[in-house]
Amino acid sequence: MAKGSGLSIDSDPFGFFIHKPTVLNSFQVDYNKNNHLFHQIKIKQFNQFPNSMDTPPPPPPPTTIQFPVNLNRSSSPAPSDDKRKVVDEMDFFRNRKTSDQFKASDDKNKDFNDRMEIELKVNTGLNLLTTNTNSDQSMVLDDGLSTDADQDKKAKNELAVLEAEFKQMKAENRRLKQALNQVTGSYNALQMHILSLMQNRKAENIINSSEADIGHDHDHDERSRVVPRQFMDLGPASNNGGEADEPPSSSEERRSGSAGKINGHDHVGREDSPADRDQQSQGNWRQSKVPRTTSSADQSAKDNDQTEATMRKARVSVRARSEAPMIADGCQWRKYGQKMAKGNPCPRAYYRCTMAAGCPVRKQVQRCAEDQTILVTTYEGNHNHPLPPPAMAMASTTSSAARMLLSGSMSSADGIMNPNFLARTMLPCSSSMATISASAPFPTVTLDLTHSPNPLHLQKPPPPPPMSPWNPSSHQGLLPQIFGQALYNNQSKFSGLQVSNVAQDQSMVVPGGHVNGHQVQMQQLTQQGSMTDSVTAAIAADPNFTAALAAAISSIISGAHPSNLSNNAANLTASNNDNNNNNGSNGNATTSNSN
DNA sequence: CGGGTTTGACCGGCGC
DNA sequence: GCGCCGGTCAAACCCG
Repeated sequence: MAKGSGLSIDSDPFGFFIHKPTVLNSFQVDYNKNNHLFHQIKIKQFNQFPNSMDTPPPPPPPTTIQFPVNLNRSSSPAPSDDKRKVVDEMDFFRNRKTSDQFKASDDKNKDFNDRMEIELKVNTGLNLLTTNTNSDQSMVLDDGLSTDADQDKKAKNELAVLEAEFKQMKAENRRLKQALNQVTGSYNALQMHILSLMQNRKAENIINSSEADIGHDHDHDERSRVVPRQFMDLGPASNNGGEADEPPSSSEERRSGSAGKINGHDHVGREDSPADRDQQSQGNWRQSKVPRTTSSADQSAKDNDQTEATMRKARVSVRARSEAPMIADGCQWRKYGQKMAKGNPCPRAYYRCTMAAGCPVRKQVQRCAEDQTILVTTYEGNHNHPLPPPAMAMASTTSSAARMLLSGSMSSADGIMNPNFLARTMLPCSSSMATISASAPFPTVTLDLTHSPNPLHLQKPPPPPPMSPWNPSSHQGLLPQIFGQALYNNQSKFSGLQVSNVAQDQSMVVPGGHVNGHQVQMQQLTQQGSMTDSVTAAIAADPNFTAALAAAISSIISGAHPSNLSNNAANLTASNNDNNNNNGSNGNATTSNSN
């Protein structure tokens, strides 16, 4: 607001300064010919009265302004003006004394006031003459002689004003650029958030149906219970006795020494680094403290450690077109490093989340080598602090993607982190949107938004839905059916993916890929049109989704003001959190998806 | 002056 | 063991 005030005043589109402005200079100003100077003066005036919108300053005298303050200042020498000394404060104080003497008489007081007024006026005129600079004097006194000097001064003023205007234009251009970048980034975040919402909604349905239909499959059932619990624990588990259980980022884990022993007490290596100390002091990431309530009694502690280590290494990469140095995801980041990566002329920047002390979330930003308009942002870790709704959009999406990735890889019985595991998943209505790569060193899911379809790009008005597809009480809703149909057929082949929200959506089409060693048939969805219709219907039917959408859009429009959106987001999270164990904690922002 | 950025140094993993 | 590479640190610097 404050940043843009100068611009709005400068342009003055509403004519707030349509009145003749105050002229601080004593020389005449041609308002028609000196528009730049006019603007400058207006800005100065506005700065003097920051609340001038409400209480505009009174219209000044036409050409000159009086300086009564000079009446009290005898220190300013006016050698050329003897009269001024006489009329100056000497007279003023002498008259005050006399006014005291004449206190009893109102008439004489009135005479004194009149005298003062007269003297003020008189003195003002003299003061203007004596305190002006030479150049100003020349403009006033030497009115007829104002020649080249005057022209030069005007030119100089004009030049200065032009420079100021140029700077302002540059600043405005910068602001507009930032706004555009923010809108672009927010658009991407919103897009991903919508995807996440859709995915989580469908996941809810799938889980329920799978438990009912495939529940007899003991192995599958066990996975479906174990894996989601683990990934629900990805968050800081602030509900867990008030002790945040944020898993450290992969880097933290690497720095802590032996992989997989982070839940123990044998932190080795560079654990004395400030970041580690911060995290330890905050008691973060101790995922092992989450009580085990599942039926995975056969899972050894070793497996658990392995799982945790893998989770910490999970990364979510987002590809989006952006001219900005990094996409606006709503979080606050601090750059802590930059490296030239091999095979890419563009440097890779390393950022750390600074929204909370000790937040383990980090991200890497690098432009694509092939297409430098594509910005690749890789997220790692989970936030251990509340997130504003604008940040929750991206965080929940990336978290969902991470859970998908981890659930798909870790639940695999035939090899965690299989380097050959590569599942290329596609949205039914688009080209490739998500790529899951669990290849070493880090399992990474890439969300490609560079040529992504707009989920809200609706092809035709939808027919009124027979029932709300998003209604939690109606798990046989339209959209979950559509989402789930293809997946359901392959569900048994996606070992572990049945609890992965994103995977359930985006891995419906796996072109001949091997997922966890199982051959997955390529399956083309024929309900593409139905899906877009269903999305539309869902938006119209479900108030939570609509609220979330409105909140996200509002966040973009309002410049991401969290206070306006927290309610919507909180309601959305709370109302849709019933199928995971995130408990809707704000600290679980990255893992508590707004289903 | 505090917070963010820059940038060279450093560390650990990995392959040869 | 050595070099490469990714990732991080931290002092210097910048900026509002």
